[in-house]
Amino acid sequence: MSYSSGTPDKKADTRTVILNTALRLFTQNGYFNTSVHDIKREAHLSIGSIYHYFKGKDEIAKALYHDLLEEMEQQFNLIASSHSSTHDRCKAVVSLLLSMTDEKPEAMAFMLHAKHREFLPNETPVCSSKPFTLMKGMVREGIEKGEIRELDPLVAAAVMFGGPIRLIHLHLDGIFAGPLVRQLPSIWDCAWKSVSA
Amino acid sequence: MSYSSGTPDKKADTRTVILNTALRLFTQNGYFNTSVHDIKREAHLSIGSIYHYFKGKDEIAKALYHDLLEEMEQQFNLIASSHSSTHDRCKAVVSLLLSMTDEKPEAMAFMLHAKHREFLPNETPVCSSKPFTLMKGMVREGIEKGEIRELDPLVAAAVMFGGPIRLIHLHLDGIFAGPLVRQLPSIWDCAWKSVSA
DNA sequence: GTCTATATTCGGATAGAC
DNA sequence: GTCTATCCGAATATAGAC
Repeated sequence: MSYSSGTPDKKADTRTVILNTALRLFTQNGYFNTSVHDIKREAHLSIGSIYHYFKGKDEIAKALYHDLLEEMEQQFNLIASSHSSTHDRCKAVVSLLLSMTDEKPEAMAFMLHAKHREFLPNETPVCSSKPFTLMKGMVREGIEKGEIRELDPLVAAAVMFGGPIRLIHLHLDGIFAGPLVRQLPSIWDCAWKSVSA
Repeated sequence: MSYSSGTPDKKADTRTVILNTALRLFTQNGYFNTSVHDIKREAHLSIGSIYHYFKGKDEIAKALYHDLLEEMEQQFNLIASSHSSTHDRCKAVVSLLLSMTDEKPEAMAFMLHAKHREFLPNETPVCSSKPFTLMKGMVREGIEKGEIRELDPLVAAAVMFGGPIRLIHLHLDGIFAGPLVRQLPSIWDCAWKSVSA
């Protein structure tokens, strides 16, 4: 858990506690069904303390959103630099998405459920965010290199990552059980078959 | 437009006006950013009139949800009865999803964005609803018949419909332009390749 | 069945002591 | 930097005339 921006978390500092609590409540009950009073209660803090760290409820959501996206972007860059073929890169991305869902389901739910437009109207939606742009870029490059069939890059990205993302949604909604990483072989097989040249 | 439950819509009755207006505002600004006063204003009605037809804001959302799901279920049943092979059925479903998005984007957005859990906590989520169950059933049958590879039915359904659904999301978020039906050939080709035996 | 006016609750945000 | 008490606006919902 690394929400602390400047200070090293010797122990869990207040800011981090607030963010973790908010993340849990936001994904559990939704942003609008979560009041600052709820966060206060669950985090064992006072209202004043929360407003000392954040200007308002939306600032908490914004901070969460940015922190999580940035963390994801770093992982994506790592993947891009440690694999050469489009096949390997995209497979690593799918693997990352599945394992992140297993390890930090709330974080994934928060980013994916894409309700952001509803309560963060001024933020760029997930689909236009850095990680997603990187995914699209990988696919485009794969088309140029001939690894992937000639398709609209967006369409190709949608079909390749759409399956895994759909499974993640099903898992987060409680429909599909079990650790998702176990499904990597079969689902990646399907995903790659759908677009490979 | 067929939201009227009992009465034939000689002209647009008040109930229908309310539902149409609410649907537009809910998808445009979100459920929680839409007040009953907003609906009142946009529908050129009075608060009292709205509360005469619905017990509260959540009842409006619930009515919308049920009406839209039922409409979709009927279409799905029609498809199931007019096609025999799994291939044709599933392709027809994808085609339907794409054309529905083109024709009634707000309706699709309302159902898909799956924020329902946030404001309709007691309703079954889309993924467990009738239409989705039917989709899953089609896939399972396809596996038994040998048209589709041996896979977990849920996984197979996720990869086959995940691509199209992802593209729909991208379209509704303004990332992917143009009529979606035009993409049917290419996206269905991909989808079927991913799971066909 | 449609309207206006009003009641009531709730939640975001602030003030200011410690 | 943490707390309590409080304010204020907004939004749901109701009452009751027409």
